[in-house]
Amino acid sequence: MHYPTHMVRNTQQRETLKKVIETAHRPLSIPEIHELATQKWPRLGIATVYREVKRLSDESLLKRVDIPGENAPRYEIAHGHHHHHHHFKCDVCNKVFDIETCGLPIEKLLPAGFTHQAHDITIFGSCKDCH
Amino acid sequence: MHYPTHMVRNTQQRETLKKVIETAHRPLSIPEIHELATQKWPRLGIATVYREVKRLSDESLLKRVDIPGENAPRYEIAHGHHHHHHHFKCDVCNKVFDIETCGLPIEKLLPAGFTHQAHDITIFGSCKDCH
DNA sequence: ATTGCTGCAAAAAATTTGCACGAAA
DNA sequence: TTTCGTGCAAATTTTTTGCAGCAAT
Repeated sequence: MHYPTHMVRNTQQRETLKKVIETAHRPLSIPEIHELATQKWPRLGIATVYREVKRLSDESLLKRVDIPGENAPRYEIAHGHHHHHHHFKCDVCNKVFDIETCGLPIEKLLPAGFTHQAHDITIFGSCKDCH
Repeated sequence: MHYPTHMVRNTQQRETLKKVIETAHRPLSIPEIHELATQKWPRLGIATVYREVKRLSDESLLKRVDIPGENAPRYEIAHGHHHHHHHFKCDVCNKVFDIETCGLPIEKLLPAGFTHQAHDITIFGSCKDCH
C-alpha cells in the first residue's frame, strides 16, 4: 500500500470509473472497465484506467481479484476488512460471482510451524443460470 | 487442453527443463525456469521456455499455479488428478509451498443453484523458517 | 531423409511513462 | 493561480511468432 502525499482530485473520469465498477457488482478487468466507462466518457484513454485503478487500489477503495487461470487481474469495490468473501467462476458463462460466506477451518490445512494471516478461495463450477 | 498431432521429441532442452522444474519442488515462474535451466544449457532462449512449458502443460505433465497478487503464472509438475493440493505463500520470504491436505467442506460455501466442480485455495502467512 | 525443435530476432500484446494542455481546488 | 490529472504517443515490458539450420527419429 502507498499513500499519496497530495490531494486526490475528484475528476469526472474518476467519478465515471468508480460508478462503473460499483454498478457492475462483480470483478472487472481493465479492458472491461475501459469499455464500460467509454460509453459515458468516449475520449477516456486506457492509460487513465490503469492509473486510476492503481490510485483507487492504493487508497484501498478497490480490491484486486485474481482468478486462477486468467492472466489479467480484475478489480472490485473494497468493502473493508470486515467484509471477507471469496469468488466463484462459472465455467460455462465465465462470469465471476462473490461468495458471501466463509467460516472454513483454514488453520486445519497448515503444516506445523506455519501461521495463517490471510487466504483466498476460488470455486469453479456452473452458476445458477447455467444449469 | 490440446493434444499434439505428431511425435513430441525428447530434446536435451526439454529434458533440462523437466529436470529443473522437478527438482525445484515448488512452482516456478518462466523467468525462474529460464534462469535455472540456463545454468545447465547456456544458450537456451526464453522463447524455448515459453514453448516447452506450453507443450508440457498441454500434455498435462505440468500444472499452472496462480498466486493471488502475482502477475505471472508459475508452473509445477502435475501429479495427476488424485493428487489434489493447495498452496501457501510466505509473506516474508515469498516462497510458495505445497499444502498436501484438503478435505474442507467447500460445498458449504455455495449459494443455492451453484455446483462445485473444482476449487483453488491459497493461504498467506509466514512459513516455518520465517518465524 | 524427414520433419520437429531451437535460437535468434522481429512482431505483437500488455503496461507504463513523458509531456503539454485542460481542469480542479 | 497553482498543480494535479488527462489524453495521446512513445517507451518498456512481456509473450508470441517467422524462419533458417540443427537435431531427433
